[in-house]
Formats: sequence, C-alpha cells, structure tokens
Amino acid sequence: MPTARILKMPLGTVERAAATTAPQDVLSEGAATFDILRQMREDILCCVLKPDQRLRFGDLRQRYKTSVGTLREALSHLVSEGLARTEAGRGFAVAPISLADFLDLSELRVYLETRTLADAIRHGTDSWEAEIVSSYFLLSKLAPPKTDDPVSVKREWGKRHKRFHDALVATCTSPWSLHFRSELFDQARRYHWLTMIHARSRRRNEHLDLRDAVLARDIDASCALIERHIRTTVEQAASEVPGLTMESGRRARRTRSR
Amino acid sequence: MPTARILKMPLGTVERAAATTAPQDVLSEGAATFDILRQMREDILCCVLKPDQRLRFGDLRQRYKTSVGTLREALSHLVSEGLARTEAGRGFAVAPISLADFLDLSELRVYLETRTLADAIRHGTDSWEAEIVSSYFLLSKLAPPKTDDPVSVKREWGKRHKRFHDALVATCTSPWSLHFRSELFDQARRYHWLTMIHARSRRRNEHLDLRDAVLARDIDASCALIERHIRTTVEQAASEVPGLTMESGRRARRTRSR
DNA sequence: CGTCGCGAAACTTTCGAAAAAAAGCGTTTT
DNA sequence: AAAACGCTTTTTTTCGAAAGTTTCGCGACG
Repeated sequence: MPTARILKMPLGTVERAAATTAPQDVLSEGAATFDILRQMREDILCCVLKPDQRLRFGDLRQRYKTSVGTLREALSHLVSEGLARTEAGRGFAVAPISLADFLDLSELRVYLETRTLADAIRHGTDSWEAEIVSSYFLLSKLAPPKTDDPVSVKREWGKRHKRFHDALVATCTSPWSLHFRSELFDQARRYHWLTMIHARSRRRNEHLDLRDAVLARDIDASCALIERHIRTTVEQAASEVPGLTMESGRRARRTRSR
Repeated sequence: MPTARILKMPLGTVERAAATTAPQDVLSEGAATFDILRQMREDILCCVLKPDQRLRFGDLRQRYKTSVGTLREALSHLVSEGLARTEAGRGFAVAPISLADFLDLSELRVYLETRTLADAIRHGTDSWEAEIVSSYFLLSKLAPPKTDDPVSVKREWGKRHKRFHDALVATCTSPWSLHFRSELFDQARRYHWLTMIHARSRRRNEHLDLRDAVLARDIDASCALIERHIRTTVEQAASEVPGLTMESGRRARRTRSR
C-alpha cells in the first residue's frame, strides 16, 4: 500500500525522533524485515524456539510467511545479537544456553546496570520519573506469572518488565552503555523465562523497592537493589532450573518442528 | 568449485576449532557472505568508506562484485555492530562519527580492556605468552605509519596492532567481556585511523611497556598502561583531528562515489 | 562386523529480476 | 515567489528459483 504519497505532509519537514547521536538505535528499520526480526527474537527469548534448535528455512518460511532472503537478513541480526548461531554451510540454530553463560552474562550485567542506573539518576528529569511511575504501574497490574499461566500472559508480563527496566535507565547519557545493557538484558530474559517456568519460591516485590529508591534519587541504594535483583535471579536459576547444568551446551537432540 | 567432494577426508571427523561455549564467535560464517562482510568492515574501519557516506546497492554491487541479497546480509551485520545505519526505506549509510561518541566509547573501553586484561593475566598460559611475544614482534617490525605512508602499509599495521591487543586478552575467561571489548576496539579503530592520518606528535613505545608489564604478570601496571594508552589516544584525537567536533554527526554533504 | 564409497535427497547459499518506495523536476497555483 | 501537484527516474525491498553443499542411506569391500 503506497501510503507515502497519500500522507505527504503540507510541511516539507516531518518531525523526526531525535537520533540520539552516534552508536546505534534499538535496531533500526521499520519495514517488513524488521517485523520478522522482532517476531523471531521474541520467539527465541520466550523459548518458543528452543535453545540449540535448528532453524531450517523450510520451516521458518512457513511459520513467518516470508521469503528466504528476508529470513536470512533477520537471522543475520540475531547472530550478531548472540541469539542465534550459524556455521559454514549448515544453516542457523538458536544459540545454546548454559549456566556458565548465564553467570558470565550476569556478572557484566551487574556492572552495566549499575553504571547506567547511576548515570540515569544523576540526569533524571520529570518525564523520566513519570515514565517510571507509569511503567511500574503497568507492571504491578499484572501479577508475576506462575508456571501454568498461559503464554500470552507471560509474554505481556515480559514486555512490561522490560519497559520498566528500560524506563529506569532512560536518561543515562552513555549510548554505548545503554546499548550493551539492552543486549545483555535480552539475553538474560531467555534465562528468566526458564526460571519463571520452573520457579517454586516467590520473591518479595523487588521492583517496588527499586522504583522508590530510584525516585528518591538514592544512587547507592538503587544500585545495591538492582545488583541483588540480578544476583538473586542467577542463584535461583542455578538451583531451581533442572536442565541448566554447566555442560548443557551439548548438542541437544535434534528438534524437528511438528 | 565443488571442493568438498574432492577434499573429503579419510577420517569422518575433521578437526574443528573448539567452539568456546556460549556467547558468539568473532562473527560466524565461513562462506562468501562472510568475505564481503570482512571487506566492508575493513573499508569502513579504514575510512575508505567515509562516515555518513550513503551505501547505494548499485555502487556496492560493482565494488564488491556480488548480489544485492549478499550485500544486504553483510550490511545487516554491520548495522548490528554499529558500523552502519539504516532507516525505513532509504537504504544504508556508514555510521557517523563524533567526538562525543569517541569519548563515550573510550570510557567503556577502559573498563572492558582492564577487566579482560586482568583476567587474562590471571589465567595466562605459556602459549598465551608465546603469542604475545610473537604478535609484538610482528608489530614492532612495522614502524607506526606516518601520514603519507601508502594505505596498504597502514592497513597491515592496523591488522598487526589488533592482533597484538587480541593476544593480550586471549586467555580472559569471560566470553561476553571479550565480545564487547572486541566490538569497541573495532569502533575505536575508526578514530585511530583519523588520528594516524593527522597525527603530528609521536608517542613513545607504549606497546613495549605494555608487553613487558603483561609478561611480568603485573596486573596493576598493565591495567594502568592500557588505560593511559586509551586516554592518550582520545586526547590526541580531540586536539589534533580537525573534523572531529562535538557536532560532526550532522549530515555530511552527499558523497557520491567516483 | 565395521567402514568405505557412491548416489540420492534435503538444505543452504547465492543470484537477478519484479514490485514498491523515495527522490528529483518541471509546471501550475495561490 | 513559495508551495503543491503529478510525472519520470533512481533506489530500495522483496521474492522465487538455480547452483552448490551437506547429510543420509544402501550396497560393497576389507
């Protein structure tokens, strides 16, 4: 549908979102390829596409209703983000998971989350506070999902959870730190999903504490809270998720779809 | 050329580089697409493709002798790495540069370089030391390039420079830290290139000091040296490179190739 | 018996062309 | 004169098919 001609604005210049300067946007495009990318990423993060699962073009083409070229481009992105793998001439696969990876990942995350959060608090504005309040509200509306909640609920919770955490660091002035933080956050989401599925113990409302500490502009308290938030999750995952051994990266039995 | 059938080895299993476990490899593939990617990255890092320059498929197809699809995949990767940009339906462009970006980038780099280096020293092995000695030797064979050296010399020096720095941190046990370090190192290379072109003052041999401190397993000294190494370069670039103002991200005049 | 070799089937990779948008331009209108 | 319109010309995006590689299976050989 050629909307461009229809929507041609009377003014020559269309208001454009301020390109934050240098590093890189969330990801980029706004076309069909981007939709596929987003869908696939969501499916990997939510473990609909399971770790180590081979991604055959035949199956994918059917699932996402698109061509090989488009898929290839999306997969290419996912490889760069560390959510997929590809080797020589034998196609793509979902990136494996392992406890070692989760530990490593989380260690760096502690640094990046505290660094960005501290900076964000220093540069906080009214609209930053507003978005924190708002996104927390949305998050609190949904009870943390239980094991047998439907997938759609878990997805929605995941989305709001991410939005809340993004809001906290939104005013951080270091684009590169934000970029890497975001990448690691997504990586962690994969493990959180597993934890969520198998979690037996429930934790007290850490998000509320975090929100209040941040709004009070208490940098030390906020950083301590988020650090504990991350470490607790790791420990929980390590002890509660059965399939997460140090060696789980081994080739999982071939997972043929349908 | 169907080499596979010809080269089919008598043994069923071919020796394969040990996949380090989880995060992601240097980049991945081993096919034609990967070559294009590597070439384009090199061209961007060396500013053969200049910052903000639009990357039209027509031109690229001619330059790299390949199809649109392949180019698109390579560009996709470059966008993820932050070396290129893409917007809605108006194609790709080389990522812009700016002093603000370089400052931000270098700040994070200090953390990642020191973190990985410290860990690498702790886990250093004999072959790690050997590669450091070897790569330093190769680097020292080439004098730091001057302004009017031919491009090929500068390229070779850049390659050896990277190899040396990679060798230093090779035994670091955190794949994620290494990954991000590598990405930032490449980003910095773009700025180094500009510095190299315009540099007036020459610095003493920091690499030798670094090599010796690392081989002596002196973590504090090594980290201090690499930190200074990074900071000095930033300051030098800020003061000596003319085109690098705080606002250089503005749309550079359209750069039509040839 | 295991394994080596050959051929068929399944998949991946690459390519160029058709479809869709955007940019460029001269003309008309207010 | 500046803005608006409709046309043509680039440029990007998407697609499906041809070419190339790997995997699988079956029969022959050591």
